[in-house]
Amino acid sequence: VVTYTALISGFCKRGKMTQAFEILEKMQRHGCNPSVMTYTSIINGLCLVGKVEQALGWLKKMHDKGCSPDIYSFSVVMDGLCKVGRTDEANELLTEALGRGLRPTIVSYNSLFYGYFKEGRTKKALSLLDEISHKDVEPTIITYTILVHGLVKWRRIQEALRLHDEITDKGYVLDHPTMSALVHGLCRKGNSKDASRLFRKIQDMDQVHDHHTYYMVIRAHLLAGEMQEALTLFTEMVRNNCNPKTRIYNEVIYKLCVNGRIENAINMLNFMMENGRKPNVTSYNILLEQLYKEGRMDTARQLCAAAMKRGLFSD
RNA sequence: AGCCGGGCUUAU
Repeated sequence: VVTYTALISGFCKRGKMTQAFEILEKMQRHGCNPSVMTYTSIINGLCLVGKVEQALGWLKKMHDKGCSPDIYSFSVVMDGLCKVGRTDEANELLTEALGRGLRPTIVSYNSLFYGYFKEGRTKKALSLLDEISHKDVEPTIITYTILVHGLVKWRRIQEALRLHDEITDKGYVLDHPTMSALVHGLCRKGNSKDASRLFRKIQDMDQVHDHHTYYMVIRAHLLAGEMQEALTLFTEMVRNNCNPKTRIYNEVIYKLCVNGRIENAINMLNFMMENGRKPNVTSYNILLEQLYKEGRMDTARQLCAAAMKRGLFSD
């Protein structure tokens, strides 16, 4: 049963439901009864591919087959409902689970938070936060990320920042998703200065940013036309072994071209290759277009040849 | 063996 369930879970997580069901059938043919975990995996998979109705059906079905859903099973369906904007139903499901004597976990509440924020019901989310503070469940860093992200989504940046202070005061160590949710909020406000200040503040607390967070702040600088700041962060990112994706390189190269710094742009292309990142067709197109505009056909031809040597533009 | 969180809306 364990092996079958592991297999099924693997397929479900990748959304390969046909294959998951095949295994389920096979295990039953071999006289193995699916366990709670088996059913929960299936239900999870159905939610992931957007078939929440079927997930609800299976929740009933497992019960009918004498396999009582546990709090995980309920949480999975709740999460599925919350993700598609059916948070009220998720809440009812939680009530049902509690009525059956199951103990709620923070995960169930996390899904509700996610859902309320998604639907723009911030008040509801915040009152839920207040409600669980009287209960026997502790918020985790994931809870806080959902809250920060939700607040930021509805432009309640100040509250998000306040919450961030609260979290740090409580001694939680922010992880990458939390940091980037927060930084994202400031970037969205179009406030590259504040974003960059927060970015530095986090670094001063000896936290290391990952490439998501670098990317956001670099983008914010690029959009604001702050080329120098963008480049500084960019080199810092490379130095910190946060290998930027081709896309970020291309955005920087593009900006350099637009600013008439084509030499720097070409250097950036070389820099990119030195750092083990392969330019793609777009990288070359950006540069070629600019070279054409400037009428530098020779350089363009050389670049084109170099690209073809690397197997691009083969057609 | 099973549940929850972050960026990319116009880089060519």
